[in-house]
Amino acid sequence: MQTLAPIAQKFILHWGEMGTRWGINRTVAQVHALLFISPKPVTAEDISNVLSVARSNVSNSLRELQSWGIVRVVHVLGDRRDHFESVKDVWEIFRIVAEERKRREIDPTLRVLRECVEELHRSGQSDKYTRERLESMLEFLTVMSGLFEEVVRIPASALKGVGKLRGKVVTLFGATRHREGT
Amino acid sequence: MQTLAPIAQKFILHWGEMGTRWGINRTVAQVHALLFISPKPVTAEDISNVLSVARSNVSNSLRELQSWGIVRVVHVLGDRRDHFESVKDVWEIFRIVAEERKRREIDPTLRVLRECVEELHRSGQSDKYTRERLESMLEFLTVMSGLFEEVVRIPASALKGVGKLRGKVVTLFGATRHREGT
DNA sequence: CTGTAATTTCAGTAAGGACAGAATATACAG
DNA sequence: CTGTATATTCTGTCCTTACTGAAATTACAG
Repeated sequence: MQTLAPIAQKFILHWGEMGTRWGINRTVAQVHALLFISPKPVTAEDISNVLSVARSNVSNSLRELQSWGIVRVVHVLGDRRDHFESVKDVWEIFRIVAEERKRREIDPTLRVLRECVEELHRSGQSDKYTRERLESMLEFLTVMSGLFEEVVRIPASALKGVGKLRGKVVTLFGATRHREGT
Repeated sequence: MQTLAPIAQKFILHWGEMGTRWGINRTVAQVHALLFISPKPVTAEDISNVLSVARSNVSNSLRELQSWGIVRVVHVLGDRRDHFESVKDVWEIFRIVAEERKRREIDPTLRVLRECVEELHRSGQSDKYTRERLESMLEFLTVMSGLFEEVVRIPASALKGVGKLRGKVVTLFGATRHREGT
């Protein structure tokens, strides 16, 4: 693998762009894209060549991806070099990334909100309105967070049936709405 | 409003930090946080003073928030200045932001993936493995995207009952898994 | 029309992150 | 122990984005 099929290139470049919009480093995302579509584990040097980025940059990107657990090192018989491969299951990738993002982006907010609400309770009613706002935000995030926890526990294998769920969500909430009133 | 209660400050600063992790400009997020907890609509100048950022910066941040539809201009009788207020309903805010992000971050990827898969089909079997990978990613994103569309259509009022859903998700998928096998 | 308040646009600057290449470290064959 | 292949860390540079303050624009009162 020294050159890249045009389609592969298109996908990798796009994935990199999307990465930046998600707050993920472009190169990191490109490396992931490359590994994701590679049938065989790839060496860091190959990645460096194919993507035309510095070897050191690849090294750091791989470390990042490994720390997330969506890329693994594997060894090939008779080759001293590290080879890398991506988790291939899309649901698994989604699950890992989503959990990591929740841990970094939602959980700290929940903590801070709890602290704020707590302190506002103690300090009396001087900020009634603010407290109400923070409480509603806290409640919302708590519920969503719990829901999310349940969803990511769904095993990848069960996801094959997820298409069948379409329509059910609305039905479920339709019923709820009926009970609760508009 | 010239000074900020300590708790309000804490919330605003934290919201700003979280914003940066979400690819949202820190100041934009802070302005939103301030408006969110303000009982009354606030002028741009007040925002500038309270947050200690340049007036022009506030102007741009407000424009961004307005373009998303989570902040509105309102006018106060006998005051020429624009006043700004945030949408207060947390589900509504979430819905708006999530839809906007999907539009910018998921939909383009779906387009590109479709194009890639399409072209790989035309160009024969030379890249069978890559095609499989891209197809599985496309299928996954399509399903999730559809599911998401349904969820965001749930009216805010119906959300009051969302807590009751906890546990149902797993049940639903448990049944699916049972049919599909682990 | 004129003057003033309010807002937006513009241009330069500062700060942060991404990146390349060099330097260093590690592992292993002989 | 030495030399070579491989991988990581470090340092400086470039580029992007955020931000400020000034200039320009708009809206309106008198």
